[in-house]
Order: sequence, then C-alpha cells, then structure tokens
Amino acid sequence: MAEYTLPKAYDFKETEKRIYQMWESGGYFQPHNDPNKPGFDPSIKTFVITIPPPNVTGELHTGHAMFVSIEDLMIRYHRMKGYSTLWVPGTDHAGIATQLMVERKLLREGTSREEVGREEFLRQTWDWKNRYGGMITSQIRRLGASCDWTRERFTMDEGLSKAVREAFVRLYEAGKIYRGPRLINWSPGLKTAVSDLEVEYSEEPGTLYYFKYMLKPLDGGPQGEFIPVATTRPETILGDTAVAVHPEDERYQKFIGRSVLVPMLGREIPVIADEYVTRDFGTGALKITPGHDPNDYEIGQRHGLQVLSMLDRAAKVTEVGGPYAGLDRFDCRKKLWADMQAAGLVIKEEAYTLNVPRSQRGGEIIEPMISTQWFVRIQEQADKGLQAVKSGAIRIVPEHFEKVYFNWLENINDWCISRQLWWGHRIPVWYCADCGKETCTRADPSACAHCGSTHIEQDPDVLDTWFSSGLWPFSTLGWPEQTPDLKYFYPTSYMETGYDILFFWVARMIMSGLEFTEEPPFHTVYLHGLIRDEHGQKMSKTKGNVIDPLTVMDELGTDALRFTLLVGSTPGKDSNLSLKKVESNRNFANKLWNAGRFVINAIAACENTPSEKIEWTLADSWIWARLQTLTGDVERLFQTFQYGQAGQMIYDFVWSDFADWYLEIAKNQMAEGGARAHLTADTLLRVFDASLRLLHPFTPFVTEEIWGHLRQATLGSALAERVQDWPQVLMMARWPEANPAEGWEAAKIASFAQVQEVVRAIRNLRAEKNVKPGLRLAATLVDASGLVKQEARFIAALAGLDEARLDIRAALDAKPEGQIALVAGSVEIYLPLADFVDPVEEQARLAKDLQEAESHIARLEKLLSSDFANKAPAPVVQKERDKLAGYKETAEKIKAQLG
RNA sequence: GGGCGCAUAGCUCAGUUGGUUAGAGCGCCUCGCUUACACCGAGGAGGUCAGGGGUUCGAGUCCCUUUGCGCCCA
Repeated sequence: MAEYTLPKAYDFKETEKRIYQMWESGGYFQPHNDPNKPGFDPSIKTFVITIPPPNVTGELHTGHAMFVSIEDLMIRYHRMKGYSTLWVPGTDHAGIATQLMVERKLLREGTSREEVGREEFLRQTWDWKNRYGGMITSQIRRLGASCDWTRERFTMDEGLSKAVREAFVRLYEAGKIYRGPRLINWSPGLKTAVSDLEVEYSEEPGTLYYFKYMLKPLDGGPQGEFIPVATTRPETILGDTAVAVHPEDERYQKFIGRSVLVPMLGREIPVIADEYVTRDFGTGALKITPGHDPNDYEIGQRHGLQVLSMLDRAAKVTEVGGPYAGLDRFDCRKKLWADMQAAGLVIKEEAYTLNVPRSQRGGEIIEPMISTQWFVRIQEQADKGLQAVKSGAIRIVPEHFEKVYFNWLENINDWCISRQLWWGHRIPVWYCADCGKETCTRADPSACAHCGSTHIEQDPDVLDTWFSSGLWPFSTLGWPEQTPDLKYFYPTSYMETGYDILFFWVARMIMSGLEFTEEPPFHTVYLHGLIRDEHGQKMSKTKGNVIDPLTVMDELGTDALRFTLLVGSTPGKDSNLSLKKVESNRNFANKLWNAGRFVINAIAACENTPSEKIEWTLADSWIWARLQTLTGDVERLFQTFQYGQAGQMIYDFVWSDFADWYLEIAKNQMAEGGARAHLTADTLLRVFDASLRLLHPFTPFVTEEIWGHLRQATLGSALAERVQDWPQVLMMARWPEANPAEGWEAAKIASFAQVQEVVRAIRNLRAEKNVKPGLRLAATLVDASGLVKQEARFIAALAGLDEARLDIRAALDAKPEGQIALVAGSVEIYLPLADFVDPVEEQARLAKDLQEAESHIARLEKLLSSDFANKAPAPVVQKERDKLAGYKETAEKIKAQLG
C-alpha cells in the first residue's frame, strides 16, 4: 500500500511550475481532435477561442490576469466536456507602443530612427521584439493558461502579414478603401494620424476668449462695426475662413453675406448663416476653422468654404499664419492674443471648462488637422455588423452591451487606417512617378501596373495595428489559405475580452469577419469588467494603487488569484481586487488540500472489499444528493455565463457541506471499520473527485496536484477499481454530470437538516453556557420519528454528548427536573446542566424561542388565509403549509417545556 | 446634449424567468492548538436591500419617479 505523507499545507510555489510543464509537455493543450493529424473526425464539435492578443512588448497586468482566468475557465470546461478545444495564443505588434520603446532606446544612444534609417530601425525593432516578446507569453503561462502554444501567432509573422495584405488588396479592388485629404486626429508628438477611438476627451479648466471680428466697411457705411466672437483656441483664428451666425438671430442677421477681417492678418472672410450655431452660447457667433475642428470642417463642407491648414505636422504655425509662422501652437496663442489686445480687438476672457482631446498614449493634446490618409469605407460593413447581432447570429453577454454596440455602429465614421510609423504592415500601394497612378497588388510589383514604368515608390505609411488585429480570429487559423485548421475550427466560439475594447476590436473583428469570410467570426461575445483596486479606484501608477498579478501569484498562488478574479465578478461589471480576498482564497486552496489529505488517508486505511452488504448512511445519501444538486446548478450557471456564482456554490459545498459536515461524520464512520469504512471511503472518493473536477477550471493547479495524489493513492488501495477509467491528468477528465433525481433525495436532505438543527442547538447552548469543550454531556432526546436514535452516534460526536449516557425516546411522560430544555424542529432536548440552570433565565430563553415560533405561525397563517393560497402555485403553497406545521410543532414542544 | 449602468451587513461584493427567516469573504465579539487543515474549528453580533409611488397573492428582483455616484458616446 502506497504510504502517503503529504505536507500539512499546500505549497503552490513547489507545485505550479511543475504542473504546468507536465501539462504542456504532455501535449494536453492541443485539441484532441486535430485536422492535421491522422484519425481526424470532422464530426466532433469544436470549442475555439482566439486570445485577445496582448502587446508583444507588454507586461502582465490585472487585465491580462482577468481575461486569462475567464478564458482558461471556458476552455477547460469545454475540454472536459469532450469538445475538440482550441485556444489560440499570440501577441500583436502594437505599432505605436513598440516603436516608441525602440525610439526611446535610440534616443538614449544619442541617435534617432531618422538617422539610422528605416531598414536599420526595423531590424532593431525585430531585435527588441525577439528579446522582450516572450515575456508576456511566459507570464500568461504562469496563470495556468491552457493555450495551444504550438499554434502561437504574432500579427507581423509571415502568415498574418499575408492575411493583412490580402485583406487590404481585396478592399482596394472592391473600392472599399480610399485615400484622400480629410480632417483627422493628428498626434504632433508621435507625428502620426490616430483613429477617433484613440483619442480621449478630458475636462480641464481653460479660458473662453471673447474678441471682435471687424466687419469690412461697406462703401459709405459706418466704420467700426464688429461681430463679437468667443473661442477656446484663439490661435486658430489664423485659419478661420468664415464667421457663422444663426440665420434667425436678429442681432447678426444684417451681417450675413458681408465680409469680416481676420484679426492681425486682415484676410477677408464671409459671414455665413448656419443653423448649427447655438444662439445662446458665447456670443452667438461662431468662428469657422475647417482645417482644425471637426464641426467646423462639416460646416465648411456645407458652405464650400476654403480649408486652411495653419498648423504643420509638429503643430507649429504655417505660412498661413503670416507673421506668426514658425511659432508653436501654444506660444502663438499667447502672442496673437497679446497683439489683438494691443490692437483693441479683445473684449474679455472668461474661465471655461474645456473638453480637451488627448492621445490615449502619452496624453499629449491631439490636433485635428487636414491630412492625406487611407480610409476604409465603413458604412456597409457596419450595417452587416449590426445585422449580425440583431439577428442573433452573434450574442453579446451581458446583453446590455448590445445597445452600446448598436449605438456605436449606427454613428460610425470611416476608419482612418494609415499611420505615419515604420513598425507595422506597410501599405501595399505603389505610386508611379511617371503616370501618377497607383498600383496595389498581392505581390510586390516591380513596375507600374498602368504604364509599366519602374519609377514607382511604395507608400511610406503602415496600417493601424487594429487592422491586423481585426483579422485575428481567422488569420491565426491560416486565412486566406483554406487550411485544415480554418475549415475545422472556424468560425470560433466565444470572443472574450474587456468591454473597453468593444469598439476597438470586437466590432472591427465582426465587420472584418463578415467582410472576408462571410461568416460571423464567433457566435458569442463575452465581455468582462475592468479590475479596480479594493476601493473601486482605477489602478494607476501615479496613484500607486497598482496590484501586480505577478507579486500576488508569488505571495498567494495562482489559483487564489484566479479564483478571486472569477468568483464575485459579474459579466460586464467592474470588480475590485483586494488582497484580503485573494488571501481567503489561498486559504480555500489549503482547505481543499487538507480535505484531500484526509480523503487519501481514509482510502489508504480502508480494507479490502467486504463481503457484507450494507446500506448508505444518512450522511452518505445526503452528501451524494447535495453533490447532484450542485452539479446540476453549476451546469446551469455555466450555460448562462454565471461563472462567479458557480464558483461560489462549489466553494460553499466543499467548505461547508463536505469539509465541515461530511468529513466530520466520515471520521466516525471510518472508525467503525469493515464494510462501513469501505463504503465511507468510497463516498469520500467519489464526492471529492467530482468536487475537484468541478473546481478544476477555476483553480487548475491545486486540483490537478491533489487529484494526482488521490489517483495514485487509490490505485494502490482497496478502491483501485474506482479509478480504472480515470485519465492520467485531471484536466483531461470528464466533466461531472448530475444524475437525474431518483425521488429519495428530498427526504434525506430534510432529515439531515433536522439532525444539523439538533447539533447546532446543542453547540449553541454549550457556547452560551460556556460548557468546557472537552466535557461530554449526558442528554435526553425526545423524537417520535426515530431519526435521532438512528443518528445518535454522530449527533453525540458532533455535539459533544456522551453516547453512553444518551436517553433517546419517542415520548416523555414528565419533564425532567433541573435540566436545560431546548427544541430543535420536532426534537426536544434536555441537558443535565443543573449547575448552569437559572430558572428565570431559562424561562426567558424558552419564552423568547416560543415568541419567535409564534410570530412565524401568525405570519404564515395570515399568508395562507389570504389570496396567496388560491393564486400561488401549489408547490409554493405546500411549502409554506409545511413550514407552518413545523413551527406549530416546535411551539407545542416549547409550551410543554415551559409548563 | 444623447445613451448605459450602479446604490444590499462596518468594508468589498453575490443575489438572472418575482416565491424559505436576504447571503459570502474580510473585519468585530466569545470559546477552543479535538489524531485533514490555526492558511483551522465551534458559537455570536450586525441589514426598514438609497427615498417615494405603482403592478402583483407575493418585489432586493418588474414599472414610474426623486436623490447621489460611475462609465461610454457626441
């Protein structure tokens, strides 16, 4: 017999790495049914997730920990259910972030990307990627992620680059992509365009500047007429091409059609009428700068206004600004305003809260400006994307994000996909120096497709990283090639990610999937919330409240972190991570470990299969029935994405039902030896095994480790038969299925509850009276049902009674003298605690109990005599009737004790 | 300005077709190192489920409204 001496505490440090290596080297992360291998069966159902790719040079944060925990849970659950399960890992190239890091390095070396040149820069960036790119994936491994690393992808690797190229060319050929000058969001620091989504607006204190727009005098007309105008950005006056007023504004109506003079420049611009102008904001007149404001741009388009760019790519004033040319945007503001003041054009300044557009990366102020960029015509894709969710082809969990999704797609603008960066997929368009036409092809051209000239040059820009990420669910499976993986595993199943990238990524993936594969890339979108600190504050380095998942794992273990993230979080809702919670879940892992030690000892101690046939005990039946209920509940909760609730139920079952009650009773049953011990060990084994399976997707390491020991110990025991069909590892074991109810369960559960009530009543009294824990009490128990007699042995053990001095009877003629009386449900209890008895106190205690029972009786009688009895469903009414009967019985017993 | 969400025990949160005496963890109080576990066990205190109105036999849960927060989009 294998001797098992497991340490008293679960050592996650020793375990996690070893277990992960065992899994990975065992090939368990790969789908069991693989279309690239012999014996492939296309009829087996798949379950597929493509990982939301983290930045290749990023470092693990709680957001990663969250998505890995949830996705690994989904994956492990489906794998255990027998799906051919694939979780595709990988990273994206994070154009701006990565390029910035390398640029910073170059700066430290005293050079720049311009100095080293494009080719050398890219070489160094690849070096950087190769050096640091493995960090994030090894950190994801630490979380226990069961992804198929043999299928790992990177957005810039050959296959995915080919997919990007194919996607671009297809859009180009279909006329769904275009290039042209438009007002875009420009990052002057990074010197690149960014998409609308990469701009964040922050409310900041600022100033509203009031000044005079002087009218050009009419021949013979009055001098000194002006329109007062307010602006938050005076420097843009230099780019004004109109002043707009509301057509019905009596103050300014008379000026419509006349000209005003741009301050300090004297340029003549028209006064136009447009209903966009809010009459009661500012002065009711609006300066129009189509080259530097999105709203003004639209007004400009409507009125055919000239568009002037008064700022260049570095946000310095252009020649449009005349004497101000060359100034930085903020210096220009000061100087221009001072000059206007001197010229008597200033009216006043007012404090005002601005909505400042800032770069999501770095936080610098974004400058809307006119620039020639590539855009995707998005309307048709957006309509299809809307339809996919409206038709139910794609389901979003939680549901309310569907509205957010609709709202965004219904108001979408064309997507600016070109970036003035070097790190990324270069735009596959060549311009001909001779005929001026564009060539866009799948293979790099050597000559112009139109005139054959070899004087062609490739567009210097690269594509937005999200353009390649949008293809992720199918590009990672081999698209555009019709690979076996693509055919079998696509469309994928769930897309799981944070709600903060619903637009950035999920919506674009849906649109790209529909565009290029004509199928939704997945049928379910599951969105998790953001992780905040324990007081609900956003984590940030400046606040110093960042929780580093690596530190947490070092200190408390991966399972504790995962369980904390999974339990108590609800789909789509932000959750707070507190180390206290992680600590209590570390304790849970330890609880599980020790329950495992007990079970293993019990199995080792039980003897060979007995010839004697015996019945299950009440406790055996109860724990088994509870397990079935739990299994059914967990299944239902998993199906409805309520993973947190499911985890909580398993936790409660393991800790409260299994460890606190069943194990304590099992100790007694084991002590009986023989057939009883054998049957008890068997029950322990089966219930604990099922618990570990249910828990495995939440806490894979500790469950795998204990299960391994359990299996090993059982193989050398009298119960070896039980584990014959167990696989080598828990992660490949079958997910438990609930047995259909057989009819006996409710009665056993009710009886056990009665027994628990008796035990609790006695424990409660002992604590109240400060009876020494070791003191075994004699007792008289009155129970007409026979239940107490049957369960006397363990009631005695759990409640600290002396089994030899128990007097159990069906009825009592006379109330015993000098004893403390209790009622637990239908059972009367008398404890010979004469020393503790204070008659007055006892009367008061019983009176209080009676009062409570009677208040329930009154409540229930009222309820049952109301419409409730007629209108509520029969089972609900019956339940209340039963309850009433119970309270009546209790009340009767208390009355007897009182009297 | 438009949209979405939240308000439940001292703290952080569960509570999904409306149906027990509203739960958990942490914290707090009392006891206990009992042969799985002190990363533990036993017992206990603590909530008019933000306020008001409505639907219903029945509302933390559904509807309306007020107040206070938070987020997204413009």
